Amino acid sequence: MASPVTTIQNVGAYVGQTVQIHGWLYNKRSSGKIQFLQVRDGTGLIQCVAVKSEVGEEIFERCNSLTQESSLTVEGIVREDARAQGGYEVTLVGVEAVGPSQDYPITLKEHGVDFLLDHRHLWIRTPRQRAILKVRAEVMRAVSDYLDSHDFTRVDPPVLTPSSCEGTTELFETQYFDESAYLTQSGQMYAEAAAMALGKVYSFGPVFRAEKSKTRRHLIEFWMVEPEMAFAEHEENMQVQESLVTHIVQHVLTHCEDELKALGRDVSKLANVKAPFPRITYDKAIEWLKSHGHEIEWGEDFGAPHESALAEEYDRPLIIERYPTSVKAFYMQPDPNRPEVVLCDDMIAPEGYGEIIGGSERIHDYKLLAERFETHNLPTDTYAWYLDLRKYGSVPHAGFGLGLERTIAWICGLEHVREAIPFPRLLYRLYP
RNA sequence: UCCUCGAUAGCUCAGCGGUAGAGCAUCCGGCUGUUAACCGGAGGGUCGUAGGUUCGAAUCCUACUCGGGGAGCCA
Repeated sequence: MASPVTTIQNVGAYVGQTVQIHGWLYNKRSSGKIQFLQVRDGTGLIQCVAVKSEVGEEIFERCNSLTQESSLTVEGIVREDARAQGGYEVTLVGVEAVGPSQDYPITLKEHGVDFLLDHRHLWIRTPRQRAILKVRAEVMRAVSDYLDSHDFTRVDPPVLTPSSCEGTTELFETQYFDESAYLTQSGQMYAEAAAMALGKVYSFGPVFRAEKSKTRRHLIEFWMVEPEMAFAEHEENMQVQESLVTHIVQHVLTHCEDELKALGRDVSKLANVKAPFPRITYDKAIEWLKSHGHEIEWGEDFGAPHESALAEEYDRPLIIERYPTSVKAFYMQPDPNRPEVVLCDDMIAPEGYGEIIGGSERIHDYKLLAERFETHNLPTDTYAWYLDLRKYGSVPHAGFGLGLERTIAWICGLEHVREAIPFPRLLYRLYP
């Protein structure tokens, strides 16, 4: 084989020429004297046609012996063909087996979730999972592109931390030589420190929640982008959120057309996603819920059904702002005119995907934050550094966290966030 | 933690008191344009585990194990 090597996505540049493609056998159909080999290489899927009378007995038999997911190099002439799904087909002239594949577990038929998750290392080879992982990569690129070009500096917080950042959720405990350490559940507090050093920053990495949550919106380990801005207040915070989410969705629409199509996503629903997003206050949300038959009183936090009901009223993400101080985190800045609410907001994705962003202006006054530490019974020794930020040149600042997998699940129209991450960590599932 | 549903061939499932079944996958045979190809044949089972009811249990009951979905909590 001396012909040039190409990938399936670039095969159109070689029409009429003989090329080599390295890949895996996705599927094979045979009809006695003609065989159709569907080859995938990570960039796409293409059908190679082997006709017995043309390739000869030996090569035809070699094709015949290839099994699902065996790796191979095919050589053939690229043709345009209206019958082919990608528009191109390869007339096979040669094939070399690279690695065999015996009794490949994942067939082209339907499988159950349990089985697929046990075989996640192989499941990701299927076209649908490939498309999702491609979208994931583009979402991450869009996040970086947007923030980097808006003067944010990426700063990576530690994964091992001395204790909880928010004090509420369950943490994974581990040994740190002679003391206990915990896997981070948020990089926010470190991002606040970094914002005082660099102005506008963001952290982007995995976070861990040891909650026994078993829903389609939950992962034990997930990725979060957490921008934090010095000298920014509540209004600007919400504007950055809208602008970032708009950029992510529009970027994916233009760069992942094929992938969204492969996923069967109704892109007309995504096309609407442009800032400004609808905004309502917590007060108004409560009013609306009560007038629509929900049993909820001012002062209670929303449950998932409440969020879904509210989000269903809009064709783009909904921002709900100014929640009661009592239901939100200790570090959130109270509304100066109404201390019973805080300057925070949640962004709820459409189509039932739930909360994708939670953000707030942070308390920047030393005395107020110190008071909150007391009322929330937080250990001032482990958080002395966090209070220090208010002691040395404190400024108003705000930030938010965007859940990557929920965002991907929404954009891709997935049933469950577990497909939005290569190897999901779920409740009681640590394999593979 | 609670509620709810489920576990039968490698996979997806049917069978719901009376001899363990189908499709796909695998193997063999047929087919020169297949699109989850199709057609014929073969092999393949401690019916999640442990008890109980019954002449008889995959089927009914109890407990346990594992898993799905949801609630709470969260992104």
